[in-house]
Amino acid sequence: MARQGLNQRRPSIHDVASHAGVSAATVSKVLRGVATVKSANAKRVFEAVEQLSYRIDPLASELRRSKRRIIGAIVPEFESEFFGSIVTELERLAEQRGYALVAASSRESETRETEILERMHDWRVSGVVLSPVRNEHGPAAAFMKTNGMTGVMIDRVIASDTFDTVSADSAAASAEVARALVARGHRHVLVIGLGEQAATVHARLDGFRSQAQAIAPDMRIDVILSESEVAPLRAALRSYFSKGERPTAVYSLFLKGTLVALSEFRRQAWHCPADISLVGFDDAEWMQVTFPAIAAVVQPVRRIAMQAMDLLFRRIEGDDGPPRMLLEPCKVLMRESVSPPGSDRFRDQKASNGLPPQVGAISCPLTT
Amino acid sequence: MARQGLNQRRPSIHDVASHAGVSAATVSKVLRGVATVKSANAKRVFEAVEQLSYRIDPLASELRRSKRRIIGAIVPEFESEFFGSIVTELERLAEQRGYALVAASSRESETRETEILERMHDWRVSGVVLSPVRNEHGPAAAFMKTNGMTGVMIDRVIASDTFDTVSADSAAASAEVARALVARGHRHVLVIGLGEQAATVHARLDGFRSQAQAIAPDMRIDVILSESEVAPLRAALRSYFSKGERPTAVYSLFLKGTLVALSEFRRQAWHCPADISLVGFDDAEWMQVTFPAIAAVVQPVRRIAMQAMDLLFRRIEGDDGPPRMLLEPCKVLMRESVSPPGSDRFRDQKASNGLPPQVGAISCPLTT
DNA sequence: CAATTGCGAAAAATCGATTTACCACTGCTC
DNA sequence: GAGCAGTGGTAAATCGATTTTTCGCAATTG
Repeated sequence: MARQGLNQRRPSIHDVASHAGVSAATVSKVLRGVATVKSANAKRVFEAVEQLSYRIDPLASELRRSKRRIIGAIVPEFESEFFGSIVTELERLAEQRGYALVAASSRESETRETEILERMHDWRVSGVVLSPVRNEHGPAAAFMKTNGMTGVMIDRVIASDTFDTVSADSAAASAEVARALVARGHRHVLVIGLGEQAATVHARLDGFRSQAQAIAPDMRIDVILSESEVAPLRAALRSYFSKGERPTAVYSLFLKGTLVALSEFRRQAWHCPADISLVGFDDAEWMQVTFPAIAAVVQPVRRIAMQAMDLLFRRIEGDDGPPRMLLEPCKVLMRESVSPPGSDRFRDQKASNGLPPQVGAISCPLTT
Repeated sequence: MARQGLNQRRPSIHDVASHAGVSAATVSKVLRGVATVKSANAKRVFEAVEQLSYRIDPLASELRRSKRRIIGAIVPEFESEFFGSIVTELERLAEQRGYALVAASSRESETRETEILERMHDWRVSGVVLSPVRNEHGPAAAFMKTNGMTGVMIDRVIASDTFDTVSADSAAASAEVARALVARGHRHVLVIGLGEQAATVHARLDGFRSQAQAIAPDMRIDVILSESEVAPLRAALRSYFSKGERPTAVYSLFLKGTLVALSEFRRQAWHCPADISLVGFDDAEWMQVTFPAIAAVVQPVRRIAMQAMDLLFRRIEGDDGPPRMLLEPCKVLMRESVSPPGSDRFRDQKASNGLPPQVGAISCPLTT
């Protein structure tokens, strides 16, 4: 049992050494499992460690060995289920290998991203899992390259010529969304996204567009992209709708866009999916308990984390092959928020039953 | 600019010293702003620092000073909006004071909680913000006390005789929920919660119960608590409903409970709020965009984080007054999911035309 | 003018580990 | 019995900073 209690100083390796009647060097050897120690001495060292409840000071240890058993993780935000899960998984995987994970949020800022990276470089982390704000060509990647850091990039990336990348196969998933919508008869779809998330937005948009045009050349695809803020996107969406545009489905390329779409539907007093269908990239727990349950592309969070850690540790252990690019398959869950267009069997009723019309709904006639 | 590029070793303080023609001690003094250095020398030191793009090695520095400019944060999970925001805020506040935040997730396990604390103790963090899995009397708190760590506990805590505590004023908020439900005529309410989160569950339950009984003695309050898992709660809820119990409102004491309640409503094909009202402790972004928008107790996340950091830094700076207990007021947002019982003016329509329930809900002003 | 004071900077000790260099001892061979 | 190899272990160097001690030199003081 520890009996240090209130006396302030923690025991050092020298305390253990004198307590066991050996030198500090011997203690060090015992603790790191070097064989050339008489078992009698080893036993006494262990006893001393036990008695003093000694623990190696990682600071001193790692200063000397000049590499730390620490993995850094940088994500754009902590608030979302997606990145929350990513960090949880990365932490689990790192600890499984005897490393600690230090996570930081770049708060969607490339400047902060680099600052955090500098700090981690100072800390001499063994490796970094970076989920860049924008894409794999930002200043953060440049910094990592310049300073010879080992790292893996995930999520908002396609392929880098310097670092391994792991992300969801957005293009394939978007193609599947396209097929699902086309199959249900949709021929006018609005796609909304955030330009900032350059890498994935393009993949998702292109994947959707090319597939849609391949199987339904008459498909009309409108696109609203906002640079980095959600507010302008909301405004653009509102003005788009108020111009009388009436797509039969909306495909949101990111989670917050799905929320924006839903709230704009509310404002217009449109009902989903009767009046308009909705699919979102990124799933969330609540999406399956609401009316309607929201169709979503589910990213393979655990697989992304696992692959990223695998690649990272391969690099840490010295692999210097060419950078790899991994695309992990998504699942597309077509829930109630998607139905064939014009299947709004409730529309007439609604028009006739005297429900209070919403402000936004007036400018956009529901019956044509 | 840095021209180190590919040569591996980072410059040390001695490199800077020799480059500037002074001793390492002098460099150290200059860098930490000690005045007793001739300005000419100081200038040359700065130049050398610039040229070599030198950065202090925090490992070495902090080893010597034996305290680190690091704050540890331990939360039960990363996946939720609440703890995600907490961590984000704590990180911001810590960095604002020149400290780094190291966050870890206990994954709802008290064992892990203690392991993480041990690690942070090894790291000699300056302080810890702990959001305990259960309450302020767990092993983690004991460990912190035994080892003389400075810390503050938040969220699932009431009051400790050792550490400062900060949490939302759950009791007051629950009382407000009670008033709101009673005012709308509810006299049979089901409360669901997680026993594990002992501290807050009791506060929330008692706050609700005592207020309800004070203003509506005829109120019937059923309670379903599950120890630590959500699955048993769902099962208990299902069997409760299938026994024919039919409360007019459900008050969920935690976020996941709100999801469970919603999905059980679905299963029963009940419509909210026409058939049953719902209020949940903890707000989430999606709750205002769904039909119906879900009434929720909004925790003052930023205030909690702010107060916690304030208290923590006061302790770090040496304050050793008696532990303080802070309760921060919540906001209660009564959204569409709450209405008077039996006010299902749309049920008939629904029965006759199969209209989805959300139609009935359009009555509240939109929040954006 | 000797003694004291003070300034600025260098030298050396320190933090707590790891690692290298070296030493004492045993056992074996020739 | 000298020479050599192999064990097991210790003293000392090292990591890269900070902090204490010491020192040289100039200015002030009695």
